[in-house]
Amino acid sequence: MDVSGCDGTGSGMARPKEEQPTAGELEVLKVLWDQGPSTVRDVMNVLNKRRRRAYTSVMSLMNVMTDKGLLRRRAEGRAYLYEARRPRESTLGSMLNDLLGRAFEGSASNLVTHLLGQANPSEDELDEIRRAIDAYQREER
Amino acid sequence: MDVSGCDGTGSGMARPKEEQPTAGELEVLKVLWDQGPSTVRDVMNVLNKRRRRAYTSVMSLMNVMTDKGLLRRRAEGRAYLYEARRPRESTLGSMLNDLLGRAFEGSASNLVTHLLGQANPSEDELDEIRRAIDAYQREER
DNA sequence: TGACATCTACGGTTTAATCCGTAGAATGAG
DNA sequence: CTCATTCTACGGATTAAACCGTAGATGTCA
Repeated sequence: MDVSGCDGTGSGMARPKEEQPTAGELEVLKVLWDQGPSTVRDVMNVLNKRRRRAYTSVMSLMNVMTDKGLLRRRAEGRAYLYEARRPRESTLGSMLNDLLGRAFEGSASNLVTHLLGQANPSEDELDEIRRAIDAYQREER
Repeated sequence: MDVSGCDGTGSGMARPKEEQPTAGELEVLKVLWDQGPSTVRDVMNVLNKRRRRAYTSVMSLMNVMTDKGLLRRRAEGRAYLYEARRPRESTLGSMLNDLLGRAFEGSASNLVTHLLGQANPSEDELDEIRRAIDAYQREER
């Protein structure tokens, strides 16, 4: 019998797989959301404006993301075209929701309080935030 | 002809050190914020209500956090008492600010929009959020 | 004193994340 | 055809994160 004890108490647990995209992965996603389906080189060219990376580094990252289900790819001529599997809104929402649960006990107002205290928004930004809340309320009514 | 751009860094870059506390580290911090200065065993007892960990796992985590400057410790009898170096507000604010910059291009209203769309707050929660904004504005005036 | 409990220090294992080089296939110019 | 370019595939190196066991010191109590 295969009793390899793969459940919780088993030995050798290690770094848990990250549910949310990492900082590097988010950079790639942002490029794909902005530019649409792109090759590795397309993405690399955009990323390299901020920080130099080798072509294979970007490819490796994007292949891992494909394995994880963050990206999808299809052959296009000689190269692959990659695109994000989930849209921007859904991904950012999920990341934010994760932080909401982990750090703010699910309290949105608590989160907003910390946001204001940290980001020090201008009067205009404050109004914009209020408009966002009003717009949401109108839609949800 | 690749000039092998040795741009100063030279040796193999790898996983960048995480600026913000990890999920596990945040769990420890929350215990210390709630309970005040605590021993490893105190923290372990609280954490183990959620998920079983060995004593040495928790100790290891807390020692790494001490090295990173997240915790401070002092001898108390036979054991050490650990406490968080930075208060809860500052830490949570920094985590949120990090996400604000990385994912929302620094736009607080954009962040709030995603928060609402994801957390689906009740009317009461919405009011609470508005009160948080008003309170902030009064303070900052 | 001796049995037992508890804490620290030290080191080891595993996995994810990040970075890159090299080889080989395919393409296109001269 | 030959050469340079440009992909992919494959594998390796390094580090942080998470997890745990064992040894040794030290304190508690019958």
